Amino acid sequence: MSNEKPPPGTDFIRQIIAEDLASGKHSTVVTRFPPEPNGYLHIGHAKSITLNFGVASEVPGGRCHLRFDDSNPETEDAEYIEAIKQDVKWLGYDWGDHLFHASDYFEELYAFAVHLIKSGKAYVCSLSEEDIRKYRGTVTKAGTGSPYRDRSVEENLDLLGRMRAGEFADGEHVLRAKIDMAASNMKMRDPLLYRIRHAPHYRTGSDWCIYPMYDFTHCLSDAMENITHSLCTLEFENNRELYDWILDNVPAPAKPRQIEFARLNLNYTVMSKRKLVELVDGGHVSGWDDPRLPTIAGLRRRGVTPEAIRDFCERIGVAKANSTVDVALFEHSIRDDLNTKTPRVMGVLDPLKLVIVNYPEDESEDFDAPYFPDDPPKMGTRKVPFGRELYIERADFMEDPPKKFFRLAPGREVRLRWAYFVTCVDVVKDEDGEVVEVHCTYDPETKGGDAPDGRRVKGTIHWVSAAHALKAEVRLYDRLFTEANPDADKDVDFVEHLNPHSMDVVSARVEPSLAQAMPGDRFQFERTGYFIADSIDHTTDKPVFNRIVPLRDSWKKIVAKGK
RNA sequence: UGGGGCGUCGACAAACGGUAAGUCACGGGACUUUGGCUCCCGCAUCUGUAGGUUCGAAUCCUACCGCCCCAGCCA
Repeated sequence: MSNEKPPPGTDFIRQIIAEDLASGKHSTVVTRFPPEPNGYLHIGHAKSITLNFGVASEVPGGRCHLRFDDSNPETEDAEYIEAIKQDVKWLGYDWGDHLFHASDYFEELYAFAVHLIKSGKAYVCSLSEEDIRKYRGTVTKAGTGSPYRDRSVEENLDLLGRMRAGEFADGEHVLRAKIDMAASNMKMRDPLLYRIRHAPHYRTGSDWCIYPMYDFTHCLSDAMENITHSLCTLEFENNRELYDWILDNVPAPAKPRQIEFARLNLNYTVMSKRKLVELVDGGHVSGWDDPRLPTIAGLRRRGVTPEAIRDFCERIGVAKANSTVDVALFEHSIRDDLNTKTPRVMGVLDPLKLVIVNYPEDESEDFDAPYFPDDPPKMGTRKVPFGRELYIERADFMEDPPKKFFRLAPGREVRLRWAYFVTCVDVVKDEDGEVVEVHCTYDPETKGGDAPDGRRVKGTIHWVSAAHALKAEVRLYDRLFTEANPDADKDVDFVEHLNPHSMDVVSARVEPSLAQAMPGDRFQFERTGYFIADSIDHTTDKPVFNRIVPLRDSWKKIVAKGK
C-alpha cells in the first residue's frame, strides 16, 4: 500500500465515540450491522459493515453485532441469511457470538408495547389504512386525531391481546403510539407500532400474527443488545426523534445513540434494491452474482478482493453530505491491491499471427519468465515456450503507425517479452486488405530480451506460442452503464443506459502455464489487466477468465488526445 | 410553502476563529524487458451567494439560493 489514505479515526462518528469514551459515558463501543434478510448485500452495505465493525475493532472491548432486522414476514426469507453471513465473513469480519435476530425479541417487544398501553402512550386504532393516511395530514397540514385515540387502557389491552390471539383479520387494527398528530415531524404523528399479518415468518413460523414495525423494533433491539452507537443512513434522520421517544417511554435497558451518515453512491452503476432486482429479474444480468453487479457476490465473482473493498471504504470516508463516488477510485483500490499479489502471465486477447521467418521450423525453446518481475524471488518462475509461429495482440501492430507508436510496424524492431528482439519484414493480408500475418526476423543475440550491443527498443510486447498456447474464453467486463448517473433522466428508464459492451466475450490464447490455473486464481495478463479464473465456469479443459479491471492505459490517452 | 439534513478543487474529503490536508482523476517529467508499477512537479488567493462581527472567518451571526429526506399497516 503505497498511497496515503485519510488518517484513520477522524470522521465525525469516530470523534463522537472518542468523546463518549473520554467523558466516561461509555467504557467501550458496541455497534451493530442490521441487514434485513430480503436481498443481497452490495458495496453500499460494505461501507456500513466496514464502519460498524471497524469502529468496534478500534476500541478495547469493542464489538459489532450481526443482527437480522426481520420483522416483516412477507418479504424476508431464510435463503438470504446464509448469503449475508457469507458476504460479511468474506469481507473479513467476525461477529463472534453476537449473532442476533429481531424476531428473537418478539416477546420482549410485545411486553414493551403493553407497557406503553398501560401508561397511556399507545392505543389500538381501528381506522382503515386509507383513513389512517387521511388523518395523518400532510407535510404542511397537521393531522387529526384518530377517533380511537382515547380508548381506555383496558380496552386497548384487550384489543391488543385479541390481535395477538388472531381474532382479527389483516388490517382490522393496528397499535399506534400516542404522540402528537400535529407534530411537524411526520414520524411523530402517532406512528404505527404493530400491524396484523397472518403470514408465517421464516423463523417464528405461525407463533405470531402481529408484527412490530421498524421504528419500534430497531431502537428496542439496540437497547436490549446494549448497543452504544447505532449507525444508520441519512434517510433515518427523521426517525431519530421517534427512536428516542420510544426508549424514553418504556423501561429500556439502555439508551443507544442513533447517528446517521451518508450512504454510498457510485457512478456508472445502480445500488437500489429495486433496480438491482429489475436487472436480475429482467434478465439484463445473469444473476445476483453477475460480475457486473455491485453486489458483494458479484464483486467476488468478478475477482475483486475483500482487501480492495475495505481499502476503498476507508478511502471514501464517512460524512453527512450526499455524494457519489467516482468508480475510478474503486478501480484504483482494486489495482493497488492486485498489483502486489498477482503473478504476471501472458495472454493474447485479440490474436494476430506472427511468423519468425529466420527461426527454424518445428523447433521451440523454453524461456524462464518470472511471475513477479518487480521482485523475482517473490513468486518464482514458469516456463514459457517459444517457437516460429506466435500470436501477438492485434493492437500491437500497425501498418501505418502514428509518431508515438512504440510497438510493431513494418521495419520496426520490438522486444518480445522474455524472448528476442524481432523486426517486422513483411505483412500478409487477405483479400479484404485485413492484416492476417506479420513476418519478422529475430536476432538470436538478443535471447532473453537484452541486446549485447546495447541496442535499445522502445516497445516490449507480449506473445504466446501458436503451437503451445491454450485457448481460453475471456470475459471482458466493463461498466454496466454508459451514463455516470443512469437514472438522472426521469423520462428515460435506467435500463436504456445499459452498456452493450459491459461484457464482451473473446476467444483468447494464453500461455500454457495457465493450464494449472484453478477456479478463483488471479493473474495479471501483462499489459492488459487483472483476471480471475471464473469460480463457476472455469475448468482445465475449458478455461474461462474474467477481467477484474484493466491496467491503466496511457497509450489509450495519447490516442484519444490525438483525435 | 411544515419539519429534518447538507452545500469546501472534476470526484471523495480534512480543517472545530489563526490565515484551505490528503486521495482519486487530470496535466507535465523521470524511470522502465508491462505505454503497468514507482518517483518528482503542477492542480481551490479560495470554501453556494450577499452582508455583518472580529486584529483575523470555510469556521461565529443574519438573510437569501440550491440539493436530499419525511405524508408504507417497508426497513
